[in-house]
Amino acid sequence: MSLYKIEINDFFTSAFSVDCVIFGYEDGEIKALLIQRGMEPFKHFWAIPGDLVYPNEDLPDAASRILHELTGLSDVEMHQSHTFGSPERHPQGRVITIAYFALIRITDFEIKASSWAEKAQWVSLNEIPALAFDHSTILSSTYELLKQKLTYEPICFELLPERFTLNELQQLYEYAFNTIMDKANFRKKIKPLHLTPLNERQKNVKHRPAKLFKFDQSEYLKSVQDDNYQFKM
Amino acid sequence: MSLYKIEINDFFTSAFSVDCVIFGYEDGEIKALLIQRGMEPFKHFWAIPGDLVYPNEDLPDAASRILHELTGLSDVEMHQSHTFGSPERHPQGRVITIAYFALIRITDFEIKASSWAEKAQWVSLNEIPALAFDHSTILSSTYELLKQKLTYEPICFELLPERFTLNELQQLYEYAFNTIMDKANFRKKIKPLHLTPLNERQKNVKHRPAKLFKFDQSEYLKSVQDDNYQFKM
DNA sequence: TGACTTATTGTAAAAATTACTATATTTAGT
DNA sequence: ACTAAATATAGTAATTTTTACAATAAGTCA
Repeated sequence: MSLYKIEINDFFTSAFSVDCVIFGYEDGEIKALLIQRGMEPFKHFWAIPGDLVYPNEDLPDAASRILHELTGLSDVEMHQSHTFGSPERHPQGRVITIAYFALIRITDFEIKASSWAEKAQWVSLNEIPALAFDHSTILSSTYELLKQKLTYEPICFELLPERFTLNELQQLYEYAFNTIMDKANFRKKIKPLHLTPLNERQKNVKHRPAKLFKFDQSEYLKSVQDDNYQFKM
Repeated sequence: MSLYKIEINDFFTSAFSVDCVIFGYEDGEIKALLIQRGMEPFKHFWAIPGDLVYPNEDLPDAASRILHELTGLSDVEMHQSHTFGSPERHPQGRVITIAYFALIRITDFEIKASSWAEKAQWVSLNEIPALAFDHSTILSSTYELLKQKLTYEPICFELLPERFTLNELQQLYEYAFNTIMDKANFRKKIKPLHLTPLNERQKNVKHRPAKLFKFDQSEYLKSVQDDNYQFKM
């Protein structure tokens, strides 16, 4: 490539990838789904599941395909996070990557490493090792985005089991925002969500079992439309 | 490219661009800075200023360079918006684009179309014509992002003149959120921002001129740190 | 049964929001 | 210089929301 005249074809020498930051919640901790790379570069490093996008593939399709190939997950609705494009971020050439993220219920899915992923595993956010490429940055900035969204969208329910106790819900927020909330006041705060109480209780606890609730998405969307309700944690 | 074996080099056939969505505020309306394209494709169409990124150029650098080349603007701090990557979005090949956005004071800058931009002009969001590529989508989703940010970050001051009246501030919010607010209550709401009152007043108005204020960013950041203050409109 | 633990409800004080009123200040016109 | 008009600015009281804390209920386990 000449310094003085850059041809149009000189631009078409880049690749791009998607990286799928999948969050789950287990044992009172938020975890990310990581894979261990089975090929160079960064062979044997832990990484966010991601790969190059086919030249004719749409980005959301690529995200679904790649997540499935590497971890076995399918039918996961992903949303866009940020894009990372430093020229030095990939040793093999110019590769910019678009991060996607999703929240899933860990127990609803079976993880199975395949393709070039040696392992696939949930890792607590407190125990993230050194990651390949700039994946540490991608993970942490996507987690910040998640925390931001938690404050104005009721997406926490995508992490919790379908039936949950109010305490479990509260603990999730306490973990994410690193605070302690008053139990009674927390319940008042989530009143407008109209969580559906079930005729079921917690099992195998050595104290009074709490009632189980579930979140009704359509009910929520209706109150957003009808009452102009705006969720705010 | 074979269907059965895709070589690594087959991936390095894409290009990417940045598009710079620049918002300003004038005559009580939010406007976007648009250019008229002087070359194919979409010649003579209006578009968000943007272009291809050099193979070794970092994304923020590219955004600054391209914005300057097309509109003459420099020293504009831009933030990332979303990335758009549909395979059909660019007629000349696979080009994904990373949208950036910035808020600026219209009067602080001089717009000058150059390079392949035939014109560069502020256009009210109410009067946006059909745009090149998928730029209509990029503009509207970036505006949604802006409105979201306006609710939890005091960035409105980047749009207003350095010295502004409280009414001007209120009108900006009323425009963005499409609501009407009570004047007295609005002032209470912004009390925690500790806007600095100046010994100056509005000029050339045919009624009692309002006092001018300015926003002290460092003061704000201090109260975020010290008092754990969280701005919320 | 009773001790224990946690769930759930309640209450009252404090703080923030809302709707509205009153007053002050400046311009423009007589 | 005075007055009317317009708007800035401050204040007030009712309402709602938030907060801190207390009381009660309902299970488990020995």
